[in-house]
Amino acid sequence: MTPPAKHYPNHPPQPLPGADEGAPLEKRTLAERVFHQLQGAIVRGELAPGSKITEPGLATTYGISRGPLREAMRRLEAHRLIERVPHVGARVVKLTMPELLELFDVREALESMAARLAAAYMTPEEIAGLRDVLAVHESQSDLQRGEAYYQREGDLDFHYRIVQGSHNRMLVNLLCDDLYYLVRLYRTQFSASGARPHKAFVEHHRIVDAIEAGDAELAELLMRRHVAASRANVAERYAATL
Amino acid sequence: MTPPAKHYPNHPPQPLPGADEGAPLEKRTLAERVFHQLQGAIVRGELAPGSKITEPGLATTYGISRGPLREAMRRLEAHRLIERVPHVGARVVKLTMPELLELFDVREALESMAARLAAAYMTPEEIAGLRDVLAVHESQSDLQRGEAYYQREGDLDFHYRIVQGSHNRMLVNLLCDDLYYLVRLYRTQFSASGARPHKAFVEHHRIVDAIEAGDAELAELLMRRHVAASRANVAERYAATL
DNA sequence: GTCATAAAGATTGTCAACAATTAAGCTATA
DNA sequence: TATAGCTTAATTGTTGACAATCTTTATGAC
Repeated sequence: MTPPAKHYPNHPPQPLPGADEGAPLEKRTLAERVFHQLQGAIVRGELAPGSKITEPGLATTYGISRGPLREAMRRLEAHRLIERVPHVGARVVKLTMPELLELFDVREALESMAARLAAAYMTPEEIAGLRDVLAVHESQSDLQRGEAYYQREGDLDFHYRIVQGSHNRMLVNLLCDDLYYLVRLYRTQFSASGARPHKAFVEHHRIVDAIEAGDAELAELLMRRHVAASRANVAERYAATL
Repeated sequence: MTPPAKHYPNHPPQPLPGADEGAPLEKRTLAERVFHQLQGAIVRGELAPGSKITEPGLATTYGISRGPLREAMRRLEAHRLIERVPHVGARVVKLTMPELLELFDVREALESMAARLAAAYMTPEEIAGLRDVLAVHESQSDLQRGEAYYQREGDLDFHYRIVQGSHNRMLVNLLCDDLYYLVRLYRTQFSASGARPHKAFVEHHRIVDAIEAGDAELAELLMRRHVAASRANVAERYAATL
């Protein structure tokens, strides 16, 4: 029997690790490291969306050769963080609003399934971790630091844990390794504040309640509505700008 | 106004092109071509599942250098058709039954969403194409060539077109570029015959009916049940072997 | 002044050689 | 005989150079 997992209700902002992070970071290959560096730079907005990235430029800035860099770029392309055109070059992906709404539809489909599976398979330790995330979220919401780092990453951490609670590796890979990076990219590109914070907060609690009760159907329905409401909020604010 | 699309009710078995096939195949880069060749070889089972693939070996067999080959392998890894371990090597992916069932859960989530969107956005031309696919399917089912090529690819072609009918590029990319290759891989690895052909056939028709009627909720529900039934069928036959 | 053409520059695609790491085989010893 | 350690071989990771392609700029004709 494994010892109970430790929870850190006030843990520092750790960068939401992907599913493939277990190596000591020194043993990893150059292509791996520069891939993660570029991934972070794109998600954080340090590389402007739509800007052209050139192989010799990146190679010199990161101090490596073009070989590993090209492999890192291939991976970034597969994760849809850059777009490449043969013989022309690569650009940092620039999400349009229709594409963002498409992303929400995919999230609605996948995350509602994740919530359903989480209600069935999540362990008590994992559920306790979920409650901890909500507790952190709540304390910061009380302090009215809502627009800051925690609000955004805290929300994503919540969804992240539910997906992992589904115990479906394919689902985890799709959402955590691909789509969530696009979500974070969107949040920087559109400089989206954590909108509708209170409503979302309540919805989070109800979803955890359903999961804890093992009510798969309800968890699925609530998550579906939660993501759909988030999408509607974005679409509405977008329509207001026209 | 574009001319109406031509339909070929008895078109030859074309290899279900992915979303990124528009180049004249001679202009594409070496990495692109060998990627598609390897993809096809893996899906068709010509490369045994679990077998180790070595860079010098593939480089000589395809007559190219290791540079483009490594990029092609990176793409295959991103599409989850091979699994790589740093400094060790790459193996053709070998789906286990639990992983296959996970794949069905993801398909259920994504394809039910696709059917919902297809009911809303599919054009009359696309719906006509869907009916053509069913007609081909029916004629071959009559001839009792069910277990053969058409049965398998015909079924996938049906799902393929509905996904495209969703007009959601992210959904199309996820399903057509990633998951459907895994589905085809499963069919060769488990040598799965097109099981429960008649039931699935009826379900296909009802799904198209719902789409044509613009009934998004019904289309979603029917597709969800359709994929779930397919999953249950696989799980049942698997349980029978224990 | 505008458009077409051509040359120059830069970038991407490809290749072959070198370095680093791992896996296998062999020898020696308990 | 079995195991530990070393040696050797093969494979992967990385690098720099060369070739093909695209973009840009300059030039000239209309």
